[in-house]
Amino acid sequence: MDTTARKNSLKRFFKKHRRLPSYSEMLHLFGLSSKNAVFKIVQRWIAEGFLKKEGRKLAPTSRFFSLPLLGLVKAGFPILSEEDKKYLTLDDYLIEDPVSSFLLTVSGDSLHEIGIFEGDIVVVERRKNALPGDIVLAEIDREWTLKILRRDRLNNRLYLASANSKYPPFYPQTELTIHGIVKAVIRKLRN
Amino acid sequence: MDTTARKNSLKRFFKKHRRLPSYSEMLHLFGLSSKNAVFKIVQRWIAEGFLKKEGRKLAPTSRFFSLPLLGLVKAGFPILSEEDKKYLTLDDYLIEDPVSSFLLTVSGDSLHEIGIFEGDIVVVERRKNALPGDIVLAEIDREWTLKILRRDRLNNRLYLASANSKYPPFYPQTELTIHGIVKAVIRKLRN
DNA sequence: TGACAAAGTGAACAATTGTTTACTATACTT
DNA sequence: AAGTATAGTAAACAATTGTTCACTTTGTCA
Repeated sequence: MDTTARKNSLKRFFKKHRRLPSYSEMLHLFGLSSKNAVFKIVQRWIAEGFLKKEGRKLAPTSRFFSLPLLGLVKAGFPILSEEDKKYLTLDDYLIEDPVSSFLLTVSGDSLHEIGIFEGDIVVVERRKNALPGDIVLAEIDREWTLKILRRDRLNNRLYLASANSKYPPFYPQTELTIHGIVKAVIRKLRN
Repeated sequence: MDTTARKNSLKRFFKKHRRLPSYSEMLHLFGLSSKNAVFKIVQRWIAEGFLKKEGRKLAPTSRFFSLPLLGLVKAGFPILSEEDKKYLTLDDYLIEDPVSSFLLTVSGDSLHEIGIFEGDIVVVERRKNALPGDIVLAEIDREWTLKILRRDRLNNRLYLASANSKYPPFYPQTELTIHGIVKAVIRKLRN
């Protein structure tokens, strides 16, 4: 069992148990018989940034979870040079503040032209303010909706716009309240 | 500090350190002065499925990480009744097999009409076969590209199609190799 | 007001943790 | 073949862990 295989078995352990194994557990996981062997392996992984330690507490780094992020090069397989390789942890990338975030299933085709389709999932962050151009979860005249926030250049009023030419803009009759802004769009294509 | 506040501080701790705090750490985290108080709180959380325990090892459950998944109801704030509430863990939802998956930044507008834009990130799973209709990472006549796989009804041959009327379909001159299929599309809208 | 459950305190305990030290086996290099 | 890193074994250790027991405080409701 080489280093890569051990790293993968660690990842699978974390995926299954949602925690890192203790040194004694790694012993069996890696097929070793001395805790000190594990100790040395872990130290190497800490040095290369695969794991980290606070005091004597072991934890994964962001690289532990991350997937390689590649760019598409027409000439060949899209792998960047090792030094330029970037890694991305989806959860970190998408969810900044898990406490104030929630997900929303998109219904309707009013945002179709900006690539938000029925059935997509959007990550919404709860907040009261937004900037023109943001896609917002808003309450307009007591009706909840997902639209683009815009500011009318003439009278400086805020209104809601669709991204589908068959829907008109919505100017609030009485009130317009922002409840959250869309931070990300997610679409799953195949199981 | 009530239960919800404590749960949130636990989530923030995990978000920051990528591990659960020990009981002694929770002591300070929750503003308590007896480990036994923490012990009882944790036991309650285990009972309700927020945390779990294997032996004496504490770990978060999937609910710990998950965000509430809501549907948009025009009449009011889009929260489903407690029993119907669904939770989704993004990482679990998007990445089935972390070992064979990677991310790709989309370049070009050839998939624009199916809502995949330049700069979007797609989750690609390495594999050699795909079905017509799948969005594939393919090598066509030694050129790498991201397109829709289709089968010509007349001659039964596979070819690649764009989702943008200004691009023609691509019929392979010599060879067409599938290297992976797109499982999900991700777009980040605002920092 | 009194009763009773829920929430927290404080101290003690065995088990397990990560770490250290000393030694052995395996693999590489020149 | 000799020399030298690298990888693994074995045993011992203090520190910290999760747990238990007995007790006190706080809040709730009849």
